[in-house]
Amino acid sequence: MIQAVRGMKDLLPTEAARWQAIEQLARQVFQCYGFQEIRLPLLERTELFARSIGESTDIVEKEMYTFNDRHGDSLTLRPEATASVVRAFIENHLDQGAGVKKYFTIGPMFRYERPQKGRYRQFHQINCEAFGVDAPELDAELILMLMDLLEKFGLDQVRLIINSLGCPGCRPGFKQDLTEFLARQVEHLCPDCQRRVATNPLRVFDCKSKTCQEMVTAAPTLQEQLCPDCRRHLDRVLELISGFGLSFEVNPRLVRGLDYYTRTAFEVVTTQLGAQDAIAGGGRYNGLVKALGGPDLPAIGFAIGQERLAALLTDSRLGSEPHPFLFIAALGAAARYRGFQLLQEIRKLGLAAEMEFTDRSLKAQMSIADRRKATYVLILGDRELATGEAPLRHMAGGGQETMALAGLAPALARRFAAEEGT
RNA sequence: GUGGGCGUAGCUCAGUCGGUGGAGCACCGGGUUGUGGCCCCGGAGGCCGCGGGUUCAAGUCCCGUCGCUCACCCCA
Repeated sequence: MIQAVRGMKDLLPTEAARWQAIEQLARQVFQCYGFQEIRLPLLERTELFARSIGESTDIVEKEMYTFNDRHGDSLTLRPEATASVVRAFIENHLDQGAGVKKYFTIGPMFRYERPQKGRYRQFHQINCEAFGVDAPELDAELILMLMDLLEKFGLDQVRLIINSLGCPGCRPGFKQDLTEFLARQVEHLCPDCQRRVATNPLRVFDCKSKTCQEMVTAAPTLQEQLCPDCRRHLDRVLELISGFGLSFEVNPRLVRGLDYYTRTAFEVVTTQLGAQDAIAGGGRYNGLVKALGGPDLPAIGFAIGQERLAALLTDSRLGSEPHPFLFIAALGAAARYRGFQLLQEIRKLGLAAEMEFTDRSLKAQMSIADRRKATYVLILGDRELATGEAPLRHMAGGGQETMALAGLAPALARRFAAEEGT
């Protein structure tokens, strides 16, 4: 048996319906905040990710699906969306025109990681990115929009965590101080953190080892060393999102794994997902557009993990499965042919209709109609073909009436409009 | 990449001391010459993940391997 590739999931009808509902609500909310949808390629030149995410990050070093195409160009299945959005922004000259530019995109990402709960090799993100404005109001707006959306999904057991990662003016100095602090007592760090001192010292703040945790309590924090501009920016963001009944916490230990982030970083976590607890994360990346060859424009964005979000909504009624308005139970070849014609007439009027094409007893066909949750069943046999009238059974009520076959489709359409239509 | 748990019917899972593999749900048919749900009767469905070993005999014990899963790591 050929199985799906490791870490890649089939979305079956029940779950696909929930995903559609998620996307529909997200689109609706994003529209209110002025975000427009864009759709981007899944494949990009490898260089794009190496330059944006960072050469020495785990994502680029060991998690990307990278291969050479038939011309020998190195291509990569995107491990995240921001780099592609920025590339498209620059390439299509979307910076032209006045004001902030806001985009969202929804789709699959690929990372070669060991699968576990809430982590897959093909996973899906709902991404929002905004370009051109450095004002803290934009940071606040984005965070408020994210929380607005999560609230509309009915999520309450979530925590919003905010931090500032500084800027090229203040972060390098801090990073230097921290590295020196850690290097002085490197032998007390766990093996992972000994490696992190060289690769990503900020990550030590995130370590789960008790001894590492104790050590970093004495370490310098970025909060203390933010430059005045970064300090003001963070304070203003916090001030702006306060007063909307939103609870949040500032956590100096929140760090991001991607190199391009500057200043505001935030994450939304839950206790209900196991180890992979972040359902959304994002932040500012003021230097990225320029670093990728575009104009020197500030930007900010976030991503929602769609699998993780969907996992939190399994109990909700989001995404009801469709059911036919009419099921045609036909007995015999002649009736099946007539039923087939009726089926098509009804569908062309926009109603959902189904019938069974195999020779099964009326009882069996009724049973199928019941399981499909059909509203009505039309029973069609030789008798009905002769008289031109057929019984129409209302499944929920159990009542039955006689309908003329001539003009049946429009009659049903009128009834649908009255009973279930808009 | 490292570690733990688990692989038995479509699904969820029993299977004792090694002795001819089961249940519930789902599916098919019947109980109604042409009427669903509830109920009753019957039926179909298994390389017990795969390979090797021990044994008179292996779903069961041992080794290997593959898969799934959870955690580390990383992150959405």
